[in-house]
Amino acid sequence: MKFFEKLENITKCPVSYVLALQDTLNAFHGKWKMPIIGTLLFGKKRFKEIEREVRKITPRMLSQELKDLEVNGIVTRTVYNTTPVTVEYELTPSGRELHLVMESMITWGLQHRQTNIMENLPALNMPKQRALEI
Amino acid sequence: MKFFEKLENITKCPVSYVLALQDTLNAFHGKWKMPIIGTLLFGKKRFKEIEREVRKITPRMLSQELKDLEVNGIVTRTVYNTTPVTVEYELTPSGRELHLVMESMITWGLQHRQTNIMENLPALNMPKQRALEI
DNA sequence: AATACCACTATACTTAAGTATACTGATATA
DNA sequence: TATATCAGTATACTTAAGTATAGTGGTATT
Repeated sequence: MKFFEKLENITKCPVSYVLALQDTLNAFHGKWKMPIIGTLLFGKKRFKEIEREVRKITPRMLSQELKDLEVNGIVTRTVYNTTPVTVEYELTPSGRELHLVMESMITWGLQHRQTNIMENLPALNMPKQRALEI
Repeated sequence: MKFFEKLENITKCPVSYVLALQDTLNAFHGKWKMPIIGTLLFGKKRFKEIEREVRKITPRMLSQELKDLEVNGIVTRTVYNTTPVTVEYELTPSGRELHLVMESMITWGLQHRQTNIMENLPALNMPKQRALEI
C-alpha cells in the first residue's frame, strides 16, 4: 500500500487517514503504553506481572493506562474469582497487530541511527519523560 | 522483516530495537511534530508557510519543534539572505522515510476502526492535546 | 499475632508540555 | 506616514502528564 505514491499531485491527505494516524498515535500515547503493549506482545499477563516487568511504573499509572488501552479496544481484561482475585490482561487481535507498526518503527529507527551515526546523533534530544525498557 | 516471528521463544527484545523504537517515538513526540512532518512530506516550506498550514500552532511551538526535528536529523534548515530573509525547511532523506512508518500507522488505524466500529469506538478516549489537522 | 499477597484506589504533589500576548529590526507596500 | 511581511524571541501563564506515598479488603503464610 503506497499512500503517498503521487505525493506531487496532492496537497492534503484524506480525513480518514488523519483519523487513522490519530488513533495509532493515541494507542502509544504517553510514557508507558509502548512498554505495556510491548510486554503483552509476549503473552497475556496479570497486573502484578506487568508491574514487575515494566520497571518503575507505579500501580496508579499502570491501572490508568490499562483502562485506556481497554476502552480503545487494544487489551481485554478478564477477572477470575480465585482467592485472591486474578486479573489477566491480553492484547486483542487488533492490539496484536500493533507489532507491525512497531516493526516499521524499529526499521526506521535502526536506519536512522545508521545514517546519522557519523554526524551528531549524540546530540539526539529526547523528551524528558520516556521509559521504554521493554 | 519479522522481528517478532518467534515470539513464543523470547521474553525480551534486543536493546537496539528499544533504542530504535525510542528514536521513532521521539521523532513524533508531542502535539505538533506529526502535522509538521506531514506537511513537509508534500515539499519543502518556509516558516510562515508551515505556520499557515499547521493550523493553530503558535510561532513559539513551531520554532521549538523545528529545532527539535533539526537536531534529530529529520529536517534541514536553509537560510537565504534575501530581504527579508527566507528560511526553508526540508525533510532529510531519513525524514522522508518516516512516511513508511506513517503508512503502517494509517493501515493499522483504518483496520482498527473497521474491526471496532460495531462495538464502542465512539468511546475512543483521546488525549486532550492532539492537533493533527494535516 | 504479624506480615505478605493480590489488584488496585485516593490524595497530594511535581514536572513537562503547550498557550497567550507582545515584541524585534529591516524592508516593502499602500 | 502607517501598516504589513519575514522569521522568529521573551515573558508569563495554564493545562496535561506523571510521581510519591499511603491505604483498601480478603485470604494465606510464618
